[in-house]
Order: sequence, then structure tokens, then C-alpha cells
Amino acid sequence: MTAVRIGEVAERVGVSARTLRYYGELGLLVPSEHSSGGARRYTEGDVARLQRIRELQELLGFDLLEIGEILRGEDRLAGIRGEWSEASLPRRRQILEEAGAINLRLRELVGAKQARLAGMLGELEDRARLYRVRAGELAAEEQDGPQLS
Amino acid sequence: MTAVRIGEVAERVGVSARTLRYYGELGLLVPSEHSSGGARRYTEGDVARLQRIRELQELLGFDLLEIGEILRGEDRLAGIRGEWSEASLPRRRQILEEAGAINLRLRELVGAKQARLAGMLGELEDRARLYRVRAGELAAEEQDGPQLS
DNA sequence: TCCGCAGTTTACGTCAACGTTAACTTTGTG
DNA sequence: CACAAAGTTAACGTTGACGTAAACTGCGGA
Repeated sequence: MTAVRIGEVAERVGVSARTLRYYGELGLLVPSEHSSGGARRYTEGDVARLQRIRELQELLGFDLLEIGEILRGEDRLAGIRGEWSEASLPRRRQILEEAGAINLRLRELVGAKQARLAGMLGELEDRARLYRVRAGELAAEEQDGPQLS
Repeated sequence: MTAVRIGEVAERVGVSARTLRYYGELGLLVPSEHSSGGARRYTEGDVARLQRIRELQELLGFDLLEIGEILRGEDRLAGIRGEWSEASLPRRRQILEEAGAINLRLRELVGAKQARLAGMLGELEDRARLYRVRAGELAAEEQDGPQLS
């Protein structure tokens, strides 16, 4: 079902093919399909997963090991062909709670980042105002006494 | 005036002393004072600069070279003992415009990050809702047919 | 059927941002 | 002033996240 080759995924998402193979090595992103000859074929779900990985990396600053743990926690819950389907009720509850804990942690982290970014933006805007004042002073000087010294 | 030693700065900000010396090597953060024996003494301004460096690194993801360029741009404007004071009017205008350009770029970048984070938070909240539904189903099953199979 | 491009594995290379160790010096407190 | 704790320079080591090169294979169009 419209599974796409590695080069196209790489270009679309803005990473190298090497990066995709590397994620494969780490078990982060194993393509869901393969051609008869053994070439990787990525589904849309795979691409979404890749973008998730990149967000966790670039926005939240996780390294690839941490990202692996996060994804594996969620995978267990999604449980396509995983543990969920045949798990006992207590086990299901455990998986669900783990995924919930990860989710909570991520939401807190995003919140913290947003707060810090908001603070930073405030400072930047203060500086921008200052710059405008300075520019005004400069214009006055240029108008006022162009060649005084 | 209450300039502090490298170890204390390191502990307060949460970096290693090695990191501070490294930033010194790169010209990113040269301590404003030194003891008579040659030991680094950091002022409050230095500490603020360090925190700025860390924000640019951790929040915006710049590498240390880019951070150096940003800081140097702003330094010229601050011009403690720099170019500003003795610069010609056109030169001053140029410096001011460069600093303004950097400031604008940073504000745009912060805005972009905020947008991406907001999107991510939305997805995380969706998932959290899903988890609560799942937990509800699970509770019903546990209540309903505890030992059916 | 042949060609060329895209993909594959294997393996070594790279680079930023520090960590670590060694040998030595300063600092400041009893 | 002695001495432990903290700092200094110089140099080499480490690590994650890929980049790059070589040698080989599969696949779609003329």
C-alpha cells in the first residue's frame, strides 16, 4: 500500500538515507515493508514515526536512546502485533500506566520548554524595543549635528 | 565586586568547570576579572552571559560557533570598551542594524519553536485523552468479567 | 538484454562538546 | 606558615550521530 523507498522518505523529511538506516540499526525505525529483493519500503506510518523521532530530538533534545525508550513504551500500548493483545488485565493496566507516565513527563517537559521560550521571547522583545530607541537617537544625531566633530 | 570562582559558577549554573574553560578558549565567555594569581573570577554579568549561552544552546539548538556570532553581534552594540563609543555615525547605524537583524532572527526562531511545541502538546493531550478512555474500558472489564477466559 | 540509478552491507572517518588525567600553583583557613 | 581544597595549563580520550567510501545487488525503461 504505497510504501515508499528510502531516498524519497529522506528527501521528504529532510534527513539522509544513512540516518534512516542508522535508526533501523538502533531499532528506532524499522521499515514495515520490504521489496522482494530486500530493499526497505516505508509506509506512511513509518514516516509519521520518523517525524515523531525528529521532534523528540530537535524540539525536546532527547538522545536516540531516550527516544527509543519513549517509543517502545508507546509501542507496547499500540501493540499492533505486540504484547497488548494477548496480555492479562493487570499487565494491560501496567502497560497503560507506563504509557501514561511517559505522556505526562513529555507534557511537563513541553510545558517547561514553552515557559523558558516565553521568557526568552520577552527578553528579546525588550532588546528590540531598546534597539528602536537607539535607532531613534541615532537618527536625531544624524539630523541634528551631522558633522560636528 | 563579588566576582566568584569557577567552581561556584559551575555548580550554580549546572555545568562543569571544564565547560567554562572551554567557553573561554572559544572566546564565548572570558571572565571579566582574575585574581592576582591568575585564577578566573566571574562577575554577575559573566554568569548572566553564561546562562544566555546555555539558553541559546539548549532551547534554540545553536552550536557554539553560531552562539559566538550572535553574542559578538550584540557585544559590538553594548560596546563596553568596544567599537561603539568611538564609531562614526554610519558605522553605528550598521552595528545597530546588524544587532536588530540578529534579534529579529532569534524572535522568529523562538516563534517557530513555540508553534511546533504547541502542536506537539496538542498531540500529547490527544493521546492522554485516549489513554483515559482505555483506562476506563479496562476498569469496566476488570469489574465486568474478571475471570471470563 | 543491457544499462544506469537507487539501494544494500560493511567498515572506517569525522566533528563538536566536552571528560579525564597529570603535573603544578593559588587560595584561604587553622 | 602549613596544608588541604580548589584552580591552572596541556594534552589526550570519549561519545553520539551520523558522513563517506567501497564493493556488490535489484529493478525499470529502451
